[in-house]
Amino acid sequence: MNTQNIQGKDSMLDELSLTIRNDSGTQKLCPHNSNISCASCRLNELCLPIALNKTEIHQLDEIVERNRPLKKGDHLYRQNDEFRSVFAVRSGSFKSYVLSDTGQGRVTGFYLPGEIIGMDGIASKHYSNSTQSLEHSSICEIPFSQLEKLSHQLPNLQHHFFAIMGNEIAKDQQIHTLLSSYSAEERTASFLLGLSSRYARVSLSPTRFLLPMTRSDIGEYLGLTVETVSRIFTALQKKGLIEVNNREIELTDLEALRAIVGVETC
Amino acid sequence: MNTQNIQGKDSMLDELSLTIRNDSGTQKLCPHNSNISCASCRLNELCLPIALNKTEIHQLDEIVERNRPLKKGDHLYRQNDEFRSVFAVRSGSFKSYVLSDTGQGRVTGFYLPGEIIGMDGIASKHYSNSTQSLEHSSICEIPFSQLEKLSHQLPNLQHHFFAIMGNEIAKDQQIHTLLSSYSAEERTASFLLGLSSRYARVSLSPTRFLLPMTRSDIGEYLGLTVETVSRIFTALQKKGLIEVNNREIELTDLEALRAIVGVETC
DNA sequence: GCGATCCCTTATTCTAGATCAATAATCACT
DNA sequence: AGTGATTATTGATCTAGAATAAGGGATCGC
Repeated sequence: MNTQNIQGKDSMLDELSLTIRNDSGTQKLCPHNSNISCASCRLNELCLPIALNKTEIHQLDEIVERNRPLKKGDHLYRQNDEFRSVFAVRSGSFKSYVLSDTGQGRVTGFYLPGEIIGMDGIASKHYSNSTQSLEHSSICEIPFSQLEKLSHQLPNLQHHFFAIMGNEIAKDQQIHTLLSSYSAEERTASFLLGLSSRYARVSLSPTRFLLPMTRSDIGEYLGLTVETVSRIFTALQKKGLIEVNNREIELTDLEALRAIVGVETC
Repeated sequence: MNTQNIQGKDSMLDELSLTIRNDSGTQKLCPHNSNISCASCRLNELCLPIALNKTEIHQLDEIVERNRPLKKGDHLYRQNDEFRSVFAVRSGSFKSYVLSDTGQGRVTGFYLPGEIIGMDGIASKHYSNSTQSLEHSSICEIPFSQLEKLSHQLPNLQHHFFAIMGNEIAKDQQIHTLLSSYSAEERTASFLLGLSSRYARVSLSPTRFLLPMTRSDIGEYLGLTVETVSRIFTALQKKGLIEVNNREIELTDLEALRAIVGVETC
């Protein structure tokens, strides 16, 4: 609703974080500015509007709610909340997690700009995990009932949303394989390469970026402890494959990282 | 196409396996008979036709191809095959797997009657895994382009297919948690309980069934070795929670199994 | 019905990564 | 700028489950 009065500070933070992340140091990725329309959003070719024509994008625009930016740690929704919407990340990043009975969380996913959050709630009508902002972030909310209605009118949108969900399924199955048979080093290398190509997708450097999540988040996601993640990072650094400095990371030898994960070099 | 001439033998096998699996010993689950329509299929309330009215089911019926039954080991499709269809299991069971570079497979999923196979191919237009019959099985093939067209006409179908995909996503994320933080015993117990409720869903006994897959399949699925799966089975048996005899299994203490997995008793 | 192959179990050893512990660095708040 | 809280690193043990090995059963193909 009222999103205007925080813009000054937001833009500063935004520009700061993106300058660090971006090799060229000049381009700006989808600012936190809430007024931007799908038609003019830098992410429109990766996000929901993909494959839609101008009129269709306008129709989509109508149902998208551009919420007030989220601060680090803010929740987008919590486990068991009623499912109403899916969300598209406009800037920043998010993590999804579930709480085990022992109280400690297990991270089920990370979300970067242009990616869709919340599809786990579609079937049961309740979100099956909690999702939290990892940094100052902004989001587009798409009420699902309206998305369904619109998909019904726009075959392109239906087709594309099926594809987005199918992609999520394929990705989840890859992670299944990763967790069920890869070593700690293989998991970590694969994770870094995955981040790399996701940053590349939004035109950020694939070799130099900030990790928005903690080592502990990475560990919970990969089924490893913090200590192991940290150890693997230093080991990879010693081997000259990466350069880590706290949250800043540079992948200095993509080929070697790919070799760790498996064969395919694409 | 020509499915008639094998029916005699099929029905026998079918009845045999289902008698063993089924407590009541009388009801018959969706026979291999290929001529059955969605309207008269015993699974129509669990499978795609759910939430469709009679006219709609008839329309769905038109696009469903009822293929010749598959023998144990037959492939439904292979990794990288062009994606054309999703499949609904009518009888029998299937496993999906990917081959690692070292040649050994890793199982990514098992599919029982009423469940949908192949959604991992939707996004990339190629199947990301291979899927193989675990026993004599029959399948309904649903050409995806036609399913999309029909979904566009029938909001109910679109809604339901979104739900099916959402369910797959939620399930995959649960497995993510399972693999990243549960012990061998917890994984195994959870796996057995999962099978139990899936059998219950198709009105078979939730406490007594045949495992259609090998110990090795289970191990690959759960990220464990065959030996560990075997050991856990005998351990659970010694504790009196299950009764295993080769592929035959009885869950003799559901409560205790649930207690191993976590708290929730529902 | 018989051999070959695959599947399952059990015992023994070994290791990757967890756990425990302690310190250092960084961040968030006043 | 200072203080407490979170986050990261590194080292020393410990253990769950992998790897190896080997025998007995089931199942399949002929």
